Amino acid sequence: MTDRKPLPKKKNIREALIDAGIELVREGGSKALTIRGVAARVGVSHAAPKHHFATLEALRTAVAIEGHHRFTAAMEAAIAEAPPGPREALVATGIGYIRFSREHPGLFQVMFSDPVDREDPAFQEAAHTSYQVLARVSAPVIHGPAGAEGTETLVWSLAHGFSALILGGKPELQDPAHAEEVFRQIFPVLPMRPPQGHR
Amino acid sequence: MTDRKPLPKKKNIREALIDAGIELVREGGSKALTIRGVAARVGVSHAAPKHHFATLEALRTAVAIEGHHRFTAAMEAAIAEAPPGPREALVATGIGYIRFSREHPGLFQVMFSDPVDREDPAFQEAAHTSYQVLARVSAPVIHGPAGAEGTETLVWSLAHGFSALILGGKPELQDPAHAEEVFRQIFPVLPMRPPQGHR
DNA sequence: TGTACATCAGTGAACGCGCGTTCACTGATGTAC
DNA sequence: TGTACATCAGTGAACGCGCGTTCACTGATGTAC
Repeated sequence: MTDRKPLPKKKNIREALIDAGIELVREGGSKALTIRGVAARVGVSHAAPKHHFATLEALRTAVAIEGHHRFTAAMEAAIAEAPPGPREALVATGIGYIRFSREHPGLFQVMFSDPVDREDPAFQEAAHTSYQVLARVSAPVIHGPAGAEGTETLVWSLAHGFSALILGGKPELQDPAHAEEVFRQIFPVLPMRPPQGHR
Repeated sequence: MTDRKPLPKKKNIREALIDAGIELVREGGSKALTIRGVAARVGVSHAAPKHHFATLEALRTAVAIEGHHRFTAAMEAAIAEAPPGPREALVATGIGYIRFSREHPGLFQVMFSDPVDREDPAFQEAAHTSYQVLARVSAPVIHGPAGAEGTETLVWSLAHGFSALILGGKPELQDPAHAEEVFRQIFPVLPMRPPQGHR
């Protein structure tokens, strides 16, 4: 009932706007991400976000960065929960990849398809970090064709393409369980190094 | 100078609207596809398209169908120009795939990412036909993991994912020549049947 | 052959909507001296 | 400690824009009889 000035009043509006953006995207797809929308969600005037994001693209970039952080965390969690061994870690990462894309299709589109500021160092770092997860678990397993670059691009293309086909509506992959089954059949086709006795 | 009634006056407005849509998408990306836009392009009132497309999604679906037709033709042309042999045909198809996606990024997005009427039989057939090109050239070459479904999905995921990474802005793949080189290194990693003496 | 009618594609004006943006302002906070 | 000033985040009203949509209409074409 008091005035309580230094309380959680306006903690961090910038973060609140980003979180609101992620919620809007989850509920209405990537096109639901608007300046007026996040402002209304946070309960602030629609001119307020201008002080934190100069343009809609800047807001979108910030949402994409947060998306990459969560994407990275999702893949790391999948690795942590996987049975031991490098092959299991790689498969778990791939499954985590496509599962995230299915559970957050709008956010995925913001991260990979919508126009963002690719020159933003924070975006580059966030995207690179999520990329590195896949690169890290691929390196010990895949017997790549042309060094590290080819190996990583191979694995990433396969996981990303599979996700894109799901989100693109390919009828045979619309059932999540079946799609994962297909993925588990496909993935071991990649040229793997011989197992090095992890049991 | 005469009135010439039965001349190429209003040949086929529906097709003209679709062509205009493809041009708009090429010039301004998939978001440039609007009812008012195609009407203005054709030189017709903005209420006219309603007689041919009930909703924006119906127009978008028609553009996506035409896109799939052109996509199919592009891959067939790449196959026709390739050196003889099933492996060469497969690689050429993959290259044709990613090349089309780079040359028509907006149309590619309409075809695979934007909301269209996936129940439309014409759309299903057009998408299936382009899919079948990749399936056809894959079957004799790839030693698939789990029958035809797995084989086709494997090849498609790889080509589609590679394209998506390019369009998504992955820095290392922005140079077309270098991207194709990487793709040519990656692709043969797939488990191929032994060559059956095609020379 | 002629008449009446239905159908259909396109017109042009109008509508409401959500959007990004601008602008003068307010009020709180920080800082120089 | 006090005063004057600058800075900054947020407000609320207003603007113009392009959008999909609606509606009464026009004019051409096809069809029944």
